[in-house]
Amino acid sequence: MSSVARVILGALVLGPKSGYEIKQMVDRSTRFFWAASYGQIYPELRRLREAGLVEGEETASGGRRRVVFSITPSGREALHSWLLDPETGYESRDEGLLKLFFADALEPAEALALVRRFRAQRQEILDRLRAIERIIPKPREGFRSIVLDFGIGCHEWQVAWCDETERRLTAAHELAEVSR
Amino acid sequence: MSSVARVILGALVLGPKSGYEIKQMVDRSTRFFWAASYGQIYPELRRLREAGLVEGEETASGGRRRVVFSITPSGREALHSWLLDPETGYESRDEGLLKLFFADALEPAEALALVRRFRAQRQEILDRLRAIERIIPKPREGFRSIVLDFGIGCHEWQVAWCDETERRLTAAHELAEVSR
DNA sequence: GCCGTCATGTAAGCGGTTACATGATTGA
DNA sequence: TCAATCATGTAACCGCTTACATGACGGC
Repeated sequence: MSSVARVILGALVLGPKSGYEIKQMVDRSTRFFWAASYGQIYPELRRLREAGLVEGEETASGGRRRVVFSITPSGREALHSWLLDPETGYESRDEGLLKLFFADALEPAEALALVRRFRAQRQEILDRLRAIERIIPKPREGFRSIVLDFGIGCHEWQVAWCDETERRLTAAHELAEVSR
Repeated sequence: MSSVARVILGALVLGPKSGYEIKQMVDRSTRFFWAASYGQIYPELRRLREAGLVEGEETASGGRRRVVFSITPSGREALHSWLLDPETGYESRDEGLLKLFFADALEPAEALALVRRFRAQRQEILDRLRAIERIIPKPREGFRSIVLDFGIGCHEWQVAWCDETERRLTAAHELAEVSR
């Protein structure tokens, strides 16, 4: 099962959706740890339909055609067996960390600016996650809220780490200034 | 400048290396936030050489040929301008989080197992990062140690979050058992 | 009338992985 | 002598992004 298929089946288990709606949901939620584009979603939806994992119902409202997909029992089964499969990938491509890793090649002031930009990036994501949290009705339950909680907490930790690192770097920098 | 080029130039600024050695260094360090394969490194090394960003010296020791690359002044410049460029990407593809996100489709006991596997995965990375930390001589300085510190701290936070989440889930589960 | 959103798709191209091919050297 | 490691590369393939194409509907 392809990676898009997982996202699609996962989205459909929460209720029937069109390809467009799936993309919207992904952009509002899983995008933070798993993105998907139209170029993946539509062809995969077709393949999943042919494989019998989803069903599509043409619901043209007026002249506008629209296909709403539902997950089938075998689709649920496929999702379930993926969820239980212990083999789980984890790869990150974090350009901010890569820059930080090579920051010894910079002047202290430039490196400090790098840390600040890194912080700003995490803060921005944190803000967006908090905005999502605000629109979720209480009481918050279920794993979607749990994952949101993870995202918020993890990014809070990262912002705090940046602050601490910045503090240490400025202290070291000032020390060097004085001894000059 | 391609993403592999950044890794290569960053590796070479720490000292001349062969393609093989670059790959080794990547696998031991940046792999955690930026991987690179031979299929990327060798062709890119050639392009960088043609562009004048690196220099290659044939140092055949015995019958074994070996090309050691060094970064040139224009290579340093390119690396520097990339480091200062505020445009910095950040994307993660975390299958563990994706599974957790859809875990409402599982039985409570299955979901709990999922959280435990998620924890184990983070713990494994944490162990590997700590192993790296142990072999780094003290005093630890420079941004490579700072980034390692980030990785360790971030994964510690994640493991702790898993423990807390597991605790909450078992508590809720037991409550449901009792009320049955 | 036009802009924004809803809605469905396709094609080109890129970045990256995987598998394979080759061969020398070292040490058990 | 045989396995592991050193060392350099290539070719096929795959997943994904980007850009593009099309067109209906609703509101200003």
